[in-house]
Amino acid sequence: MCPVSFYATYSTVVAPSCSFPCSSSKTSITIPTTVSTKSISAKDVWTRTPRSPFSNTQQQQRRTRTQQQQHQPTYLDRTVNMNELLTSIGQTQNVQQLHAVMSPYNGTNLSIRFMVSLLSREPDWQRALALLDWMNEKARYSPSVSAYNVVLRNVLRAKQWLFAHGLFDEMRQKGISPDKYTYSTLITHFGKHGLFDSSFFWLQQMERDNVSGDLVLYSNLIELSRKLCDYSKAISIFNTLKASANIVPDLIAYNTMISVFGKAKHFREARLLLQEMRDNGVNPNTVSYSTLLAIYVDNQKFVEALSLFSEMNETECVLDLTTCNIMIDVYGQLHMIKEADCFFWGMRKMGIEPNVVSYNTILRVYGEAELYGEAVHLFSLMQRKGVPQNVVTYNTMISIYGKSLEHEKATNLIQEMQSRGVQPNAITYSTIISIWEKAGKLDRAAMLFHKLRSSGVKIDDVLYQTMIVAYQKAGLVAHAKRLLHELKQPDNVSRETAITVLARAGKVDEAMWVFRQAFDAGEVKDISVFGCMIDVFSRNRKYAHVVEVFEKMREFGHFPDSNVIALVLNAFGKLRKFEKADALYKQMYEKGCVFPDEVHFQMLSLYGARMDFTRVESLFEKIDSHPNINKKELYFVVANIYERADRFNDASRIMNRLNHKAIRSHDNA
DNA sequence: CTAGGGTTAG
Repeated sequence: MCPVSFYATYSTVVAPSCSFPCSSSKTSITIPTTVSTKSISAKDVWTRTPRSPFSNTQQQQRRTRTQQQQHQPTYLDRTVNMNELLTSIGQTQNVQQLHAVMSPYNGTNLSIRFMVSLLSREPDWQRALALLDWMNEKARYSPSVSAYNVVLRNVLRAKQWLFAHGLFDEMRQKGISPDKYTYSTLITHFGKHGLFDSSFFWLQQMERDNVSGDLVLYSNLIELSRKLCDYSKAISIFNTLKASANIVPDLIAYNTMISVFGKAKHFREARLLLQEMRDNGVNPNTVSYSTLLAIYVDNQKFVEALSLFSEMNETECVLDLTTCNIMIDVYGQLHMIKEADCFFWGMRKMGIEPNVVSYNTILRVYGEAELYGEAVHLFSLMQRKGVPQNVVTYNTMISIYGKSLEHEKATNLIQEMQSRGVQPNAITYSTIISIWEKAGKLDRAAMLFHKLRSSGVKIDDVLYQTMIVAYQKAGLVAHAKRLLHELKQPDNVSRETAITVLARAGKVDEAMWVFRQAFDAGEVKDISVFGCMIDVFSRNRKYAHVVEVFEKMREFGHFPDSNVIALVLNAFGKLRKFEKADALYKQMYEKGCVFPDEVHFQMLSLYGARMDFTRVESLFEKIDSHPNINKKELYFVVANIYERADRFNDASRIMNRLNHKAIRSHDNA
């Protein structure tokens, strides 16, 4: 079909005056929270624009242009100025005009490569969709998977979730197989906006399609797990990534993993990554070091932090703002006020302008050192210097006034922040409630809490618990109990919050009751809720409950962290379900999870408790070959297992082996 | 054509 006959076909039809969005079925729809993927079919959201005619004048113009170009060679890529074409497309107001602009290239004049490039540069998602329409209808070749991918990215950037699903369905219908780019784009965008259900849905689709990953895809999956705080899963994915021969992690992937290992409290592994990076030709940068520094600080490992900082200074990595902020924090937490002060006031000389985080940190350091005058001075200095004060600044300052027993000034700050457009948050409220409680103004605290509950402010677990503790401290036990009781039918707090508060208050049966309901309703998503429940049940020796929560956690797709593994192995042991313990340990091991030594030791003890000494020996040999394990402890654990089973010969055999090992390593040294 | 990292307050 040549272009001329195309015009002839439609010349009698009148053009509808339709502007973007291209057709009524393509109205923009944004979904704020979760997208139920199952209920959407392509037809609901993705009805292709019916072919529409041009107005007579447009037609005339197009015809002239088309006739001129009829003698051009088949592919026009080199003669077409893409920027000009993009500009023309950008001026179109509806799909007809856009098709008109594209009409000189009806047929096969523009290559698919050219079109993919064009699509990737078209910023408007609706025009990008219209271009796909044009390709499907007029270009006489189907858009490639790449073409769909770039349009998909465009649609996702505009948060058009339903259209993204529709576009995916369209690909399927046209027999175009989604590739790793498709899935990468989908998983990332949905994950980035907290639509984890959808993200998981695409991950499952991808696995079903047997699409294997590349660095980008694995990085996206790691990011997704990280956002869900599922660090075990992130580590498992990282190990999968490294196991595929053709993928080498890059700087950012390594930096991400330093953070992941740190959050999972595998400090040794986090530290070792620095060396592994160098071995793989990826030099650690400032971010690598500051990530690890922050991890040490979070876990109060200040000696490690200081030694890492001096190691960093011996490399080429330059100090930057974030690292300075972390170091002010380090010195502050070490009560080295002078050093923190020097660091803060010396930053400018190093050419680094302190930002609001620097100010907030040193403000807290002053407060903790009871240097209230300095704190107040710095606070007003910020205002004079025009350093923006954020909610953290105010919360810090409120807490300082609380410490210096100036609760009226603390209260006034809440007014002040609001008048300056800084909205108080849950931390502000829990801080002021504690301050008022200490000042004997519990009625005020109770009134505020009541107001918050009826006003729809987000109340989290700490805030709720602060009010309960305030009642308890004031001796109003009945009120504290009432607040706890109300969590069984929570109205203005999430059920996840309710579960956490109940569990931490030791109300295990109530917590389990709410948990079961919430889980069935699909409301339990936060991995920390599972962890909290497992923790509490384990402490209360409710081992069947531990297992139940764990199984639900796995059902949801979460991986257990090392703490959860340890508690669940213990629960299986107590319930005499040794095979289940064995299976869990092996499965997590195969998935590449990193266990702390204690988990290995616990598995050894479980085998020992069952008198399964064959497995004790084989696991012992396996662990003994790990380079990073505490050998001495391992040998003691195994010897102890044999002792408890009255197998003293075996126990002494193990201890002898340890002694030989010690002598050998001594000789080597 | 696609992606990703570090800091402050209860």
